[in-house]
Amino acid sequence: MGLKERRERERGQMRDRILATVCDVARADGWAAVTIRRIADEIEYSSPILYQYFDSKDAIIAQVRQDGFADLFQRMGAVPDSLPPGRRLAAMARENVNLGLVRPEVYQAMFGLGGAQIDNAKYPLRPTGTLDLVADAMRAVVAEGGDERVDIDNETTIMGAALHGLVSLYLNGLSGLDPDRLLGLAEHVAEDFARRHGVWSDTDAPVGS
Amino acid sequence: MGLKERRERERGQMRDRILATVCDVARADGWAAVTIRRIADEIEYSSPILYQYFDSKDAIIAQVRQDGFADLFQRMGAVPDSLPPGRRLAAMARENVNLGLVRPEVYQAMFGLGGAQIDNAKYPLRPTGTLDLVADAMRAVVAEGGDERVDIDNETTIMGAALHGLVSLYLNGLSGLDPDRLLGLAEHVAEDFARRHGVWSDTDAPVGS
DNA sequence: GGCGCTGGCCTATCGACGTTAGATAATCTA
DNA sequence: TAGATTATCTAACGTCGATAGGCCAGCGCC
Repeated sequence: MGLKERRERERGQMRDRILATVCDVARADGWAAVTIRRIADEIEYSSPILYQYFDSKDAIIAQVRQDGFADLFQRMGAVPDSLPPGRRLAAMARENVNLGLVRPEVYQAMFGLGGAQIDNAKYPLRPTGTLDLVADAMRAVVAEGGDERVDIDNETTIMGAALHGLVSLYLNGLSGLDPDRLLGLAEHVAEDFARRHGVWSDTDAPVGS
Repeated sequence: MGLKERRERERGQMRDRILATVCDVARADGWAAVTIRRIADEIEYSSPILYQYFDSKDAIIAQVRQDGFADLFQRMGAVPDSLPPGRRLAAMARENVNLGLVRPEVYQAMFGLGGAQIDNAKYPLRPTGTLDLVADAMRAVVAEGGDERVDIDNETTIMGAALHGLVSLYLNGLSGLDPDRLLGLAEHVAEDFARRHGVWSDTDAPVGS
């Protein structure tokens, strides 16, 4: 009997529907507009129903955050290995910032922006290895350039911080940048690293397309 | 008659007391714990009193934010001109990050972290010129080094983003850094710029006295 | 000195929030 | 078909930000 399976499948569908609705509302009207009652209205159920699928409102946001990190990991992993190391790193930087552009509400949930803060201790984040991807790409750049004295740990932290800072300030309306310049600066950050510690050729095939 | 003056002075003192209490509570228990009733309790008044001094809860947070930017401007302006350009830039970077360490709740209000988000359109931020200070310090570095092709606008944006990203990730518990390494990386970012575009001497007098 | 007014402060209250309890109806098991 | 399980609802609780209306001390004026 596939009864249990059907129940579980429907349960999963309902969870997905809730998560999608939360993102829709957050993107349209901001995280302050994401209330249990509003979400219940949107999916045409009464509000207590949500507690059959999530423990709390924070648990929902925590799930959006976790899914967001998984999404970022996937986008970064999808950057083709075939690119020259510098271009590859730049493409990863671009993906990072691009997530903030195409899914701002998810990015906000991931990094506690826009009033989407949740308790880190209560809903711990499972690591996704995104930073490892960046570190590997950086090592490839450095290997090509032959600079031995680079502290990859420090450099990934700084580059990650620079990219996140760009998006964070952009989403807060504090950077005055438009999306194109934002993406350009993201690549600039990666290219600078490549120029400093590895190899950079302006004649490499461009990233986009 | 100094009556009106006294009234205004007392009003200002009450405003300051409210702002200080808000920061105390936010630092101790997080911005989620900052409620009108809680603040009223702490200052031993009834809650509606707060609306005699601020239009709304958001107006209070907006004031904390504005004061925070003024504080940052002052801290950066206090970096002595006498330092060599590279050291000066590094000291500014350090001050930026240090604000996030010594006044995390203010930093959160400034950049919409920790659930302290406020509506930018409703409570617009008056610019404080902090970025100009950084730009000037950068120009001094570049002038010394003689590199003409540096886009100061881009570089201040990137450096500002890197520093902010470091603090943002740190305050979110996403960086795994301790305060000392955080400050070290902040200086590292500035030193990298100096090494790249200007002059850096490891024998310069260290920043921290 | 007594009267009216202003301003500071209070209690009571509103609608919306997250969340829980308890009842009802639909569905599955045996 | 009887009993158990599940899905869903309405009603409610305590807390939130914010408002309304009343009380009362201190001030200016006659």
